[in-house]
Amino acid sequence: MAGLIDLNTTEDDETPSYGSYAASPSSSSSHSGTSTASVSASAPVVPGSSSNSVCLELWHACAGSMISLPKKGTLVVYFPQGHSEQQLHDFPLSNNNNSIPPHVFCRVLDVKLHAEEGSDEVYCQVLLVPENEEGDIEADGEEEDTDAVMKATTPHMFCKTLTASDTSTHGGFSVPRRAAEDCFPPLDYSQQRPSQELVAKDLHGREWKFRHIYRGQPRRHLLTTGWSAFVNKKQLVSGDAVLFLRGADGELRLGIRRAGQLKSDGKFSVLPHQQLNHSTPVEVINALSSRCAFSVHYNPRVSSSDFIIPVHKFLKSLDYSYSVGMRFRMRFETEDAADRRITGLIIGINDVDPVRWPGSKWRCLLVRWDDLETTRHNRVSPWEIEPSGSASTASSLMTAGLKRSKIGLPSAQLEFPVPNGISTSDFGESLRFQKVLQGQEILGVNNPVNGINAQCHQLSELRRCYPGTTYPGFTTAGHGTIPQVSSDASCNGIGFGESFRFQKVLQGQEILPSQPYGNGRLGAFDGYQMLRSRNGWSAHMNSNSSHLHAPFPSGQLSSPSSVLMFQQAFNPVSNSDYSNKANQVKGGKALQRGSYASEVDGGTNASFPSYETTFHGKAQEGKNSFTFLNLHDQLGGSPRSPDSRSEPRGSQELVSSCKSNCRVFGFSLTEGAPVASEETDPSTVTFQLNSGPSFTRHCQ
Amino acid sequence: MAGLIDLNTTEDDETPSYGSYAASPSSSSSHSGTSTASVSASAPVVPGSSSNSVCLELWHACAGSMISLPKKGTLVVYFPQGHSEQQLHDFPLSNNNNSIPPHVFCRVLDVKLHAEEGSDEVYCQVLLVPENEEGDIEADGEEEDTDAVMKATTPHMFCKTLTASDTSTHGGFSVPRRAAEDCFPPLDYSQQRPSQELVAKDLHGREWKFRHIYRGQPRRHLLTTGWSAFVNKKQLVSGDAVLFLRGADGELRLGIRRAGQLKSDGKFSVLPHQQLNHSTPVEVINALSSRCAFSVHYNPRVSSSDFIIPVHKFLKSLDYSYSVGMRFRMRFETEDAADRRITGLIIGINDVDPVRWPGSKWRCLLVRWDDLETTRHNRVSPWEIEPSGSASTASSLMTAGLKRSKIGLPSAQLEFPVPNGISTSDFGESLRFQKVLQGQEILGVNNPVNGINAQCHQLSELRRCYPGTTYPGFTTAGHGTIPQVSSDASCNGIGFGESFRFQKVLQGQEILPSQPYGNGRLGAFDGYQMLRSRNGWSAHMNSNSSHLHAPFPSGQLSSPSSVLMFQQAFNPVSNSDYSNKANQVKGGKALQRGSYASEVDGGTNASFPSYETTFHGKAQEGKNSFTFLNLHDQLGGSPRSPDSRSEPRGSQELVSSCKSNCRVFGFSLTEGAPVASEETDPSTVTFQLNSGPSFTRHCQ
DNA sequence: TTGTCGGCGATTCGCCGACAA
DNA sequence: TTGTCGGCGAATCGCCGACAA
Repeated sequence: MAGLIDLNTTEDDETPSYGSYAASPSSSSSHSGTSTASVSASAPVVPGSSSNSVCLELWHACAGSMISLPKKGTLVVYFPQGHSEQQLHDFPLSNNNNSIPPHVFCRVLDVKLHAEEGSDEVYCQVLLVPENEEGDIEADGEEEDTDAVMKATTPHMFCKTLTASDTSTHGGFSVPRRAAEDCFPPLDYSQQRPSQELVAKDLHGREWKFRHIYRGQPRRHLLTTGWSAFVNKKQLVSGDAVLFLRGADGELRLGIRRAGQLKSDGKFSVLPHQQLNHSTPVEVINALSSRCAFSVHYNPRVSSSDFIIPVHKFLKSLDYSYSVGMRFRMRFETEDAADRRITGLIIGINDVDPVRWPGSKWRCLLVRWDDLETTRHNRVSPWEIEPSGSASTASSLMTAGLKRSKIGLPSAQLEFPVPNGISTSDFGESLRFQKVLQGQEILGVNNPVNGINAQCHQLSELRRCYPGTTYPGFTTAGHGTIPQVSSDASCNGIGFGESFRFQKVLQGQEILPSQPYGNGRLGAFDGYQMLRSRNGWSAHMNSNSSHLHAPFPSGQLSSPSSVLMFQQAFNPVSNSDYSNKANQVKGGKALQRGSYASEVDGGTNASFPSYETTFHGKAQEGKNSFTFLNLHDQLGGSPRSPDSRSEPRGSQELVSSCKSNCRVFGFSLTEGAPVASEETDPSTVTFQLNSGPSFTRHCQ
Repeated sequence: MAGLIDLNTTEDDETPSYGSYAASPSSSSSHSGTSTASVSASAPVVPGSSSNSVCLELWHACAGSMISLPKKGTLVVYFPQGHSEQQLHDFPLSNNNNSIPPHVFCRVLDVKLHAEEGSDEVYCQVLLVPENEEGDIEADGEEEDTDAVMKATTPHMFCKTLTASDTSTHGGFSVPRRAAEDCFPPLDYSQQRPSQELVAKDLHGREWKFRHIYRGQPRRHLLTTGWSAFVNKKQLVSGDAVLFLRGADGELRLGIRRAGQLKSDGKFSVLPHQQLNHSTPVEVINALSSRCAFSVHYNPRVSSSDFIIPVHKFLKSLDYSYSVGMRFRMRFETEDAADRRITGLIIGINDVDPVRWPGSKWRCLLVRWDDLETTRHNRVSPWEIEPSGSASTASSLMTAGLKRSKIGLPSAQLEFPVPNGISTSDFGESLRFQKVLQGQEILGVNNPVNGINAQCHQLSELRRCYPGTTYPGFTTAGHGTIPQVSSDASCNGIGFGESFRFQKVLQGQEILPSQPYGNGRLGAFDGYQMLRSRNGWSAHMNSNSSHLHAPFPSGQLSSPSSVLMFQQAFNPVSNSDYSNKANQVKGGKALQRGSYASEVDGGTNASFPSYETTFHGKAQEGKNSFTFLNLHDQLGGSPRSPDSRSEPRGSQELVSSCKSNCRVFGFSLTEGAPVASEETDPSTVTFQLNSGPSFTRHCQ
């Protein structure tokens, strides 16, 4: 073995073999719960259409851990303002008169994954239609469970930021040892200078050949011949990252993450690819005003902020009260594609563009970052952040209590105080919801699971009484940056401090007593929100900072690194595991089979106390909302939960053995798991919802 | 001058200077007729939007002479079938039930010019909305007069197909002498090896520096240092073409035309850029069925056939009768971007896809090319070709006569015999047209010019009597390839042979006596069609084949060449003309100013007899149809006619001096002029329209 | 463990006329 | 007029350990 193949003919291996990839087989077999979450990958691959079929795992790997794909058929919130920001040109001002609202509820008709031909830049094409019809709201905006996708289909991958040496013509590519052992076929180490030829396919299916050699003193893995051709063709520079991925079929794949295209790059990064052929502003506006479908090109690595978010995330952000002076944290992706936390202070709440987009919540929070050297945008959107006390669990718990109490609160139509009547249109749709309520299907019809309706009934009762708690107010208080202290006072009178959000609620009730079903479309999510708001989730998330130190080394969170590794949880890292691939795959599948519920039951309580500690907050949520989960056929399973439970030690070992330079991939199991589930990870909710049983134990 | 600058630091001249170009100032000052045709270039450049502003002239130069841009606000015919062909994936079959017609009349809301980031490939984004409203049909689908654009703004340019030597790393770029003298600043030839630094901007505004040297024995112009960096970065290979262009401001611009992306490349060329981010099929279908706007990305050099054509071209093709056995010619662009003619025989008329697109005229003509080695698609659409007898003027004249007689023919609803009732929907809109007719604005309201209504009145009378001659039948006779001889017989009875189109007409009349305004939307173009059909245009065009041999060497049409040159008509080629740029610009502007009529009158008759011989058909057209031209505000001026008339000798000299390797740019004045006006050139119709009176002379 | 460097062949780059075509 | 080639310096490529970090 280890045949040394002359690779000097690197110039003609460029033969484009536009193969059309079907999604890798294992990706379609999500876990076997009641829902088949699976995959947003482009619809069945049309024969002859090679452009629509990029390797699913590779796409996600390149997109990064921050990406949250909307799922076909779900409801999302679209922000034309954010869209125009990504496109770097504003929507025509004249169209402001058409009263394009700053956010639009849209149904996702289609999602396609793509990669740019020239740059290998990943992006996706989302076909949206403004939601104008009644019904079907129960299928709320779950996002793609990228975690599940990666878990199910991507046994071994690594990502390395290219060093100067890597990109220089002076030498080859230095492969991190663990990465090579994990992803590449094993070498014959008995030889003095073992080497082999590697073939890897990029996002377009083109093959690249490299000479992989193990040499030097001390020994190290290198890619030599063929590497510089790759660097040249892809025009890679130091700081870009490459990404190797060994699929379940053993095929090597090769992706790129270019530097300077990260969201975290801050305010004014010039977008390297401005020819993404987005929909034109005119087109979008036309579609919005006429409620037609339109497609949006979304580059997860370029866009500095999502302008398509799942509706629940949006509603959740509305649900929370943001006020000046509030501290928060935010997840972001570092240059080396690792997840980090950044903290800051809200110093103002106002419109980015009061003329064009009055009342928009897009980046309405003016913030100051704690790290003054941060180059991030000083404006964020509420759903991007996560409020945090000064790491005090107490205050967070208070929040939780607050939210729970909300359920008993009479609520009604809540109008966001925007000057241009944007919300009125939403309000005008209230009759629709009335119909839905009459049908009563929302809570019951899609629920195939037994024995969980006790609480559910209770909740639906509540909802029937106070169904209008949607579109909740926001503490913008005009467009100024007024601290909300005084407003809070009025809330305190009924026991809910922290903002005047509930003041708004009360006002709403006063204003619209005769319209209890007002603003129905959003109201459909109400119970869901309430459930979530009962769980004390944010409290636990906030206290995660302490949990993170055990059992997983939190040092992983901040250590500088240019190498990321991903490995299926079941498999301890070893060089030999390349050869028994079959077992691994089997194991991975087993993970996904069987009753999800039983896995939860079996795994949760006993064996891993430390884990339990970390996640009990989430577990609580899950129980209550479990029914809700099953309302939605499309939620899909998140195998992470059982995953991370199954082999925490293995992960630890992996992490610790890598020290500062080797780390589990962003959305993987060590710091990735608790971290990813905090805010933007699509699987968060799923996970929450599934861990039901622990609720009783913790929240009695 | 001629400073020799060391360019060895070619690596860092890559600093992207995303400058935003406003359209070059001269481009906005079309000719000063009643209409301001001007420019389809993207709307006023939005500050901060660099992606939407490519250099207009450069874009057109790269797009080639075949491109015909729809103009903003005009009416076009969109073929979803052709669109899906370009996209290489079919529209979902299920949507066939939604009865998406095979062609859709659309209004062009916006046209934007783009260039792909990685490849510099030009494309445009066209925003279409299905035409659903009445009125405004008089602004018929004029296309952008690329000729005018080029003339007005692009004094000097050349295009050279790269040789092996040009792209090899062994050497630099050999600049054709005339090209260098014409486009580059003059060198100091007193020096032994004169050289200078050239700076040229590409489509993205990025600058490229080259060392331009004049050396060797015999002397020649070369680009050395900097050239290979350009070749590398742009990934140019032998066969690709580069294009230098010296704008009115003296700035050098640099474009690319990659090989293998030409329409003429034939049937199954794999599209090199499949990531054009077109609208998704779903999106288009959605838009079509709901009559919403949608945007289409159209790559003029990739698409093997236009799927957006001006409505008049479509109607004209309907106007003509195609039958099996008919000979035709077709314009196309050779690899070196020169215009050519290819001839063939219609061997069948049927549906490409009877299931999905029954009754579609898209590529409905099955053809056999005379050149058996031709790799072209063996199917063409009627509007792509131009019928031709076996070079016999007689048969062409017959055709002309036929058309004229049509005017006196009672005409009515014409149904294309499609099985799925597509046309029926068109038919259902007849009431709309009724309104239009009542208004009578169609022919009169936009007519600011006096003294031309004699014929017009006559025609509108006719139209009032027989307004339904639209949507004319096609000689498909089902989906077979049945020769139409027998059908013709019935027509011959009233003096019009060649097809059973008029049989259909008669049938229509019988069927719909009580609905004289049937199928109104198309009927609005009726008078227009009839006018055009009077002009005997095709006769002239057909006889052009003989004209082409004098006074211009027809060898230019077929000689292999890799160099194309463009020069403003007024300027004789000389090295010195670089320095008196000011004069040229002035001259160019003068061309566009003043009364169009006077120019026509003044220039046509006397001074250039040989020219006159060649162009008398056009000249006559121009003169007579002036009024009609002005009927339409948006027709825009086509300065070519006066242009070419102004300095024919200069052009000749240019051509002859260049011999086989140097040629005027496709849409320029020598062979480009008569050639371009034959079928696909947007300005063609302008001329046609204008040629009414010549009928009297030629068709009596 | 891995980023960078010096060393050093070997290769390629790229500028130049000499030829034809 | 210009595409290709041989000639040829010079520059770079690219493989290798030697070092640290």
